[in-house]
Amino acid sequence: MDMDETTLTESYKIACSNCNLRELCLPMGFSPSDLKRLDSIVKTRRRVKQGEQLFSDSDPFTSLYAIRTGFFKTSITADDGREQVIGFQMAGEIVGLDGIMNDAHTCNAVALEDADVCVMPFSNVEELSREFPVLQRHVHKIMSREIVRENEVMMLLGNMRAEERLAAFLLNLFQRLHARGFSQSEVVLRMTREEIGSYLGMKLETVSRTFSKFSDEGIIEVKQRYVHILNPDALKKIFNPRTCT
Amino acid sequence: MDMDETTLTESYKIACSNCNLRELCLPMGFSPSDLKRLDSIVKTRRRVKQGEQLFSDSDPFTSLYAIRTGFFKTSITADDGREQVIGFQMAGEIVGLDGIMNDAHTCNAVALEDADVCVMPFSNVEELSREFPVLQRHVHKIMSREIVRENEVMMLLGNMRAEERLAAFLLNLFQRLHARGFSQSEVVLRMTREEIGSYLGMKLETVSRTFSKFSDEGIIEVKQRYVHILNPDALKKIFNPRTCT
DNA sequence: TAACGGCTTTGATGCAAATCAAATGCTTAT
DNA sequence: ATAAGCATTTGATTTGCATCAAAGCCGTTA
Repeated sequence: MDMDETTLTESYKIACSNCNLRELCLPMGFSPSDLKRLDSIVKTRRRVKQGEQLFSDSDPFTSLYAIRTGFFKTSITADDGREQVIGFQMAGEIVGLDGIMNDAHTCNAVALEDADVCVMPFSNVEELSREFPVLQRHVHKIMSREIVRENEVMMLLGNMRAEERLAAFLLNLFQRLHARGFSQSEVVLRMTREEIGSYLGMKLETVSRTFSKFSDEGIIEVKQRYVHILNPDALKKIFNPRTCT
Repeated sequence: MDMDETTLTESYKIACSNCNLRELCLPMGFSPSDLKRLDSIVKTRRRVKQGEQLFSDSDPFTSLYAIRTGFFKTSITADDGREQVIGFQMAGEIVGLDGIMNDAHTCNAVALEDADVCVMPFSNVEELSREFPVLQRHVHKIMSREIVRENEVMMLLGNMRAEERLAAFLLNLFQRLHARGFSQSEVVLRMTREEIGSYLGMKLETVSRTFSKFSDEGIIEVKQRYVHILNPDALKKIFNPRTCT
């Protein structure tokens, strides 16, 4: 545990009851008194600096983590060293679900920018789930959503060409950023070309070339990590020609 | 609902308490009286003939299904009609988890051979989960296992070559069959080359060629759907050269 | 038993993305 | 400010798999 204990002062302790990410991270419709009770789901907060691991493969599993601020990648590593990025996570999203199965994590979570997470001991989650059916349902939905997301990634990796993959990636990223109040057309990416490529099953050169191609076609403006979507409809058309005119 | 109600006689009603798949499908360590109570998790059984759908994309979600006998594929279909097989499921495995998120299924489940499933209304699952922490934990583990499985498929699709994918597929299939008491070296496949290819992100011709290559090398014997593993270590070596001698 | 349709195998060719290679841009540390 | 060290871009070439094509196999049905 390399976290700085001095950051965990009483004032730093969190309260779900007045967290502005509540609607992303918790079920709605709790009474104020139930919300107070629900605060106990989070034990502490933990800061993770850019480049540091929140957890890694084979770490014992104790807690789920709700991201308050920051940006993570999760990845698995084959025995021969090949890395597969399995997701990018941002504020309001939950990481650590992979660990439940064997009481040990099966992937690595690395902060791509300084981050701040709520540590939710899984025993607390389960205990409160038994008490509050609406929380129970919420936890189930979060896990189901992750399964459905991965199904969609399998479609990308199994069936789509490089341009379709990158278009889908950008649309998904911007949709999630926009839901969090960020611009729906501009971003400075937190991940490298290589990490995007790993997630999308292509090499970093192909990612770069595809960015350049979109740029040449006037669909996006790119300069290193900065990306500006000029023509979202064109991206949608590349991703899915059928549902567009 | 196209099931044959006449098959749902009282004698046909199921009892988890004496199901021989119990250890695959339910948590262990229940007292006999609790097991009786647990029987209520299953409402009915349902037969699904080869080629029929257990559920399909956008069907309302009500239940999880525990496979008693038979073999399923699950798949999603893109708007342009491309199919992606996302899994093959056999006795003792649970399908339908994708539906929890939106109260609607997001994939299709088709029987590849005549099948018989236990219908578990999800409200029953949640209710009993609140009552029995060990069942709650089991449900969480099942969902987590599915997430971890899909992570591994992402590694296959994103990083591996055709031979590695097929080797991994065969090793996984035989390991699961063996755990169910079938031969660990011989099988008659229930799925087509095209379905294997869809799952593994390759074309049916490539699947066929790779089977032939393994056969030429003496690693397996193949004749249409029949597959006999002659040299499992060679397969392991192809899948993961590092952990083998 | 013959013929039809779906699945599988195998061969020839083409192409999208990987690989190899080099230059440029940006960030950090001295 | 300058150098060092990554990340990114772009070009040239290779390659693994897809595509196109045709023949063989097997179960089904009339």
